[in-house]
Amino acid sequence: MSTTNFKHDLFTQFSRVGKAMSNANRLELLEFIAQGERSVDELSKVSGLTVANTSQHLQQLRQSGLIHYRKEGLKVYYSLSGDDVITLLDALRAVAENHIAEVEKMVNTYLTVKDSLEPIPREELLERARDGLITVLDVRPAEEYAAGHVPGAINISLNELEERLEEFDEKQEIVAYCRGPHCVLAFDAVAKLREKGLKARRLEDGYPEWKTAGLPTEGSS
Amino acid sequence: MSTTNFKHDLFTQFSRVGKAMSNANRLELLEFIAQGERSVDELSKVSGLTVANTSQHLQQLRQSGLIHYRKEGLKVYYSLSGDDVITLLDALRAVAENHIAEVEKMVNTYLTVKDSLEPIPREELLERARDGLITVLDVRPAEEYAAGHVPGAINISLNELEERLEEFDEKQEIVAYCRGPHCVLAFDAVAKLREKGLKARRLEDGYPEWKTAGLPTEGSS
DNA sequence: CAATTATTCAAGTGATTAGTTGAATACTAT
DNA sequence: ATAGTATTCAACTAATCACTTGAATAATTG
Repeated sequence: MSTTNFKHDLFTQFSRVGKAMSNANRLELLEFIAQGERSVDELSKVSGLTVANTSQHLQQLRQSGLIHYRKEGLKVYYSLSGDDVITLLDALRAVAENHIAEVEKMVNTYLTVKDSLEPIPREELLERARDGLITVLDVRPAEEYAAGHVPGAINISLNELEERLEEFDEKQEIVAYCRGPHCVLAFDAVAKLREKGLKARRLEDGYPEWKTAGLPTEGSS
Repeated sequence: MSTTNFKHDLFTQFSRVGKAMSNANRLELLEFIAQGERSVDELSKVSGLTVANTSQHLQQLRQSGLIHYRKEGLKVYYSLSGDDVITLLDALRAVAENHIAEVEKMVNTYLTVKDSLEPIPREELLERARDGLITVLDVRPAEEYAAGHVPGAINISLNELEERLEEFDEKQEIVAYCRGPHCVLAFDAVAKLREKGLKARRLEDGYPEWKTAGLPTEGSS
């Protein structure tokens, strides 16, 4: 039993986690699961993968320790196995953003001028929401909102936004958030609101990070 | 240009980083590079891979943004592209340790009774070293020590340890560290020192984490 | 300018991976 | 029981991966 073998075996175990994150579809599934517990067919629908394929990816994620599952009646529900997984995903994102030139380019070009959508940090949001200075907007689908959200946030999905503009107080700044730091829903919402002459900004990251930071939440989760 | 395509492209970029970490040999190379700049043939020797194979892995790591390279004369030197990579590696380790049962089992069985080797946190080490209460022992190879180490640490590699026991003050506790939280050198050193009746403990993690935490270092790096 | 050294490139092999399709299992409701 | 639903399993294909081998680039030295 050489020391080198032990080391290599340990790295082999670590590499299982890396392998789980080596596929775009699995990362997308992870982002959905990070919002809260999800069943296989929910995940299949939202990711656009076949059910069988989704199931297989989920099993890989499970074997690498990233997610847990719970069976209830007919359905199987998957959830993150811990907050350290969110930390890991954010670290992955950070490295990609800082060191892969293409990512920065993509984020900048697609999300129009990044600076004009300057995000607001979590703590600042909490403080100013407490003072009643801002309206917090959750642009995720209703089910994700129901499973848990930032206290006091109102839920309007992106396609409803246009019709429900009169619900906003024109004098108040709106802060939008969705699934994660790169979730386009929040970017699109901010762009749309600004188009209509409202003051809007984006939360620096998404609901999973908010929850992981230990900040208060509201909802059934 | 649909929003979904953007999202998928972004995840595809993130998955490149995951893929880079999906192989045990690449993770091992990363741990070596985390100690400081290394040339291809140093890495080849220390990892036991052929030079061509090592070179190919290094290029994958480079393309995924994890490492940088610098050419100087005949040699090409690789180094981590930032401290966020160490954060990422530690997050990966943490997830594997917390959620893959086999990892915990391996660590516990190989490294004998884990509790009896209770590690000392970084801040505590710094404080007590300042007060002159402990001897800090760096068990990494001399070259790694030379590239940077914890202030005041003495460098004795594992195979020299036996012969140089008289250098230690029997009344002082010894704190050993090496490359990372799971680097076996520090475990082995502690075991050996205790065998000889000396008081020895292990630093909670390794040199890269120490450096990343912004704590003072000594040496040419 | 030839010989040496460090690294990379290119081509090939066997193993693994993502995805499809269709059948098998497991639970629920009638 | 029977039919229906949610999930997983099994078999297959095309693509990708790790690794080897041998040749091709560069930079350095005599």
